[in-house]
Amino acid sequence: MRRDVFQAIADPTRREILHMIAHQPLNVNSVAGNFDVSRTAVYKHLKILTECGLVVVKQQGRERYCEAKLSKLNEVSDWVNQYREFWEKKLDALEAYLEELQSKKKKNGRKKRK
Amino acid sequence: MRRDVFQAIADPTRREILHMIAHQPLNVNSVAGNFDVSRTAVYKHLKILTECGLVVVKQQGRERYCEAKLSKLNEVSDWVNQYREFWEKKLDALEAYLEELQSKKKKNGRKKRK
DNA sequence: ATTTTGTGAAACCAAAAGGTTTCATATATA
DNA sequence: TATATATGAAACCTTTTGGTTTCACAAAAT
Repeated sequence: MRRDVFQAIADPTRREILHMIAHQPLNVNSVAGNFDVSRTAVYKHLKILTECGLVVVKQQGRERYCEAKLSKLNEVSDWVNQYREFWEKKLDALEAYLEELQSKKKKNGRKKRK
Repeated sequence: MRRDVFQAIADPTRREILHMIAHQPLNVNSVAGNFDVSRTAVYKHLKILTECGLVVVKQQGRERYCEAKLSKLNEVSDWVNQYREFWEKKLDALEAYLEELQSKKKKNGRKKRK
């Protein structure tokens, strides 16, 4: 099975879980308590998150605390960023074009639409 | 069916497709030509990418050119960025800790491990 | 010592994902 | 006009997902 960060964050429930434990680690039951799906289902999501390194689990007595490893999201932002410059350039071009239209409008004076 | 950017970029083939058309639009067959899966399969991927706004298709005669709308990836980087400051803070803390260790080491002089 | 509590694992299920082959159709081209 | 090309759609199939219920078991609490 594929188990990378992209696939892990594709599921909205898993994104919610990440959000929930972003600020402080929580044990499995605490996480599960905040969802309407079963604990077992949440457990499986946590497993997937763990398998791709977005979460690490620390045993403490009989409880297991799940901690978010948000720096793993670097993989995602790196991927996005390789295109950022690119699309921003395009947006700049669009902006320039709109400005050009704007100045033409001024020259011609405002025209009513339709 | 869920059809958001996160789900769309979860599939490696779709990420490849995006990469392929990032620089210039390509028609469906050209895109499909670069994969070992069938044209129909690629077509389906393109459909998913289109449905979530990452690709727009422009008809030109009998061909349909697929253009990447990379700015849609903003949704992803926005999501990641809400955590960035957070994990960077943690990394800073780690760095500080390591530096602290380092300076202690210097004070005590180098010790052999084991 | 018993009972609760926190968790993992197994068996099972329906739906979605990703793929294939085949057929239909509109547009170019010889 | 007849043929080749670009694409969309349908039917079908297997694997993966996301979920459930049930059972097992170790650690805490009574």
